[in-house]
Amino acid sequence: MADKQKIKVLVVDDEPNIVEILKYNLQKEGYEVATAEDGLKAVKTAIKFQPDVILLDIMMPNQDGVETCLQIRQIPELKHAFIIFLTARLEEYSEVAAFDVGADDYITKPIKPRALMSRIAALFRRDSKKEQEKGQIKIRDLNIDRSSFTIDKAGKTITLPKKEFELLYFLANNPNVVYSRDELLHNIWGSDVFVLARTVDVHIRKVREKIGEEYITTVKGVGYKFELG
Amino acid sequence: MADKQKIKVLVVDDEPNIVEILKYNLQKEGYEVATAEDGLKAVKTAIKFQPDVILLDIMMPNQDGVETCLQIRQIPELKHAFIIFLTARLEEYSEVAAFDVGADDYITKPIKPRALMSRIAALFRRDSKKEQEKGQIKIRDLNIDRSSFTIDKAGKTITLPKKEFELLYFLANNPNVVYSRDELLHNIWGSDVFVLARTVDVHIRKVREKIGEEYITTVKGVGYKFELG
DNA sequence: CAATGGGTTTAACACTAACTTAACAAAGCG
DNA sequence: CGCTTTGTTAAGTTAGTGTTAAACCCATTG
Repeated sequence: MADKQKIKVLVVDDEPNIVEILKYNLQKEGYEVATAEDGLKAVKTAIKFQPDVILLDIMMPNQDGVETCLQIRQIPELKHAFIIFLTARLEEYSEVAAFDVGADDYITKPIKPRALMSRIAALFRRDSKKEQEKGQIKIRDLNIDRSSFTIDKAGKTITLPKKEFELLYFLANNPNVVYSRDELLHNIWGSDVFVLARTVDVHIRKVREKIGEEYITTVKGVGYKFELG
Repeated sequence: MADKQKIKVLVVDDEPNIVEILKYNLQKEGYEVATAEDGLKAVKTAIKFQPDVILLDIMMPNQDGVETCLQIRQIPELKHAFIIFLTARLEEYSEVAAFDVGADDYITKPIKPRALMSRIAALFRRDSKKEQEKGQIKIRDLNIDRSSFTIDKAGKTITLPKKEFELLYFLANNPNVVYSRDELLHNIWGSDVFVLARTVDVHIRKVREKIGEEYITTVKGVGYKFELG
C-alpha cells in the first residue's frame, strides 16, 4: 500500500472504556495508537510519541483538556498535530474555549466511532489524492497510466491488477536501474509486510506474460530492471 | 474536480483567534485566504481580492456584518460571491436579518471548522451541479441526461434514483479513471457524510443491473472506473 | 400520526481474482 | 559437472468484491 508509514493517533481520556473503544477502532483502521489517561501524562506521551492526531477529552483529572491543549501547542514538534476535543454535550462553555486554545475541531459525546474514523481519514485525504495525481509514463512503445491502471501498447489496452501494475510502474519509473527483490518488496509492498522474496518472481512472470518479455530483464544474482531501447 | 484554480475565501472577524483558526483550516483545505478585521476593511479587501466566499462576523467594530453585506451586494463584481454569516448563538435576531440582507447561509459560533469546511465545499458542489444541469453526456451507446436523471440506451429510457445516477454520471464524466470507494463517497455523497465505503458496491450493483455489466469495471484493490470502448 | 413505499445504508454470506507459497525444471556460473 | 539462482507451473490462501436480504430513513398520504 501507499501508507509508507502509519498515521499516529494519541487518545486522551480518563474513562478507560472510551479509550479502549477508540483504540480498537483506530487500530482496525490501520492507525498507530497511544493513550493517556490525564492531561499531564498526555503531554509527556505526546512528546515521545509524536502523534499526528490528538483526541483530547475536555473534562479530566489532574489537568483538563483546554490547559493540555495550550501546552501542546507550545511545543514546536507538535504544532502540526491535529487536535480534536471530545466534549460532553452540555459543557458548552468549553466549545468556546476550545478554539481560542488552538483546537482544530471538536466532537460531542457520545462518540460514534465510525463518524470519528471518517473525520480523521478526511484530514489526510487531500495528501493521498495528490500523490496519485502523478503518473503517466511513456517509455519505449508503452504508455503506462496510473489513473486507470492500464498499459497501452500498440493500440491495445491492458488492465493490470494492483501489484503487477505497481511493479511495472516502479521499474519503468527508474529504467535501467537494477533492483533486488528485497528492494522491490520494500518499495512496492511496504516496509511492514513480510512475504517471501520469490513472490516477486511470480509477479514478474505475470507482467512479462501480459506486456511481452522484452521490457523487464533479469540480472542474475542481483535483481530486475526495466530495459531501455 | 474542477478546482483548476483555487477558490478564494475572505474571512472577516475582529477576533484574531478566530481569524487564525479559520485561515489555517481553509488553507489546509486548499483555499486561498484573505482576512479583514472589520466591516470597512472587508469591503476594500473584497474588491481587490475578488473572493468566491465571504465569511462575515456579525458583531464587529466600525461597521457590522449586516451593513457590510449590504454594501458588498451592491458591487457587481462580487454579486456571485457566497456570503456566510458567523453569529454568536444568542443573537437570534440576526438569523432573520441575514437572509433579508442577501446572505447565502449562516452558522452559529462556536464554529466547528470541519462543519464549516463541508458547508463551503457543499456550496460549490451545489453550484457546479447547477452549471452542469445542462449536463448531458454521450458516451459509448449511452446518453446520460442530468436534467431528467435518465439514461437512454438503444432507444430505451431508464430512470435512475439519485445516488445511482450521480455515481454513473460521475464515472462517465471521468471515463477510464479509477476512483476508490472513498473518493467516490467524497465526490458524490460529500465530505460530511459518514457511510461505509461498501455502500458504493451496492449502488454499483444496481447501476450495472440497470444499464448492463459492460460499462463499469472493477480494478481490484483500487476501485471502479467507467470503461471506454 | 400510523401506514406505506421508494430509496438508501448496513450486514451477512458467497465467491473468485489476486496473491502467496511451494515444488520442480531450466539455466547460468564457478 | 555440481551448485546456485531464476523460470514456471500448480496448488493453497486470503483479501476484496459480488450479491442478496433486511434494516433504516424519511417523505407522502390516507
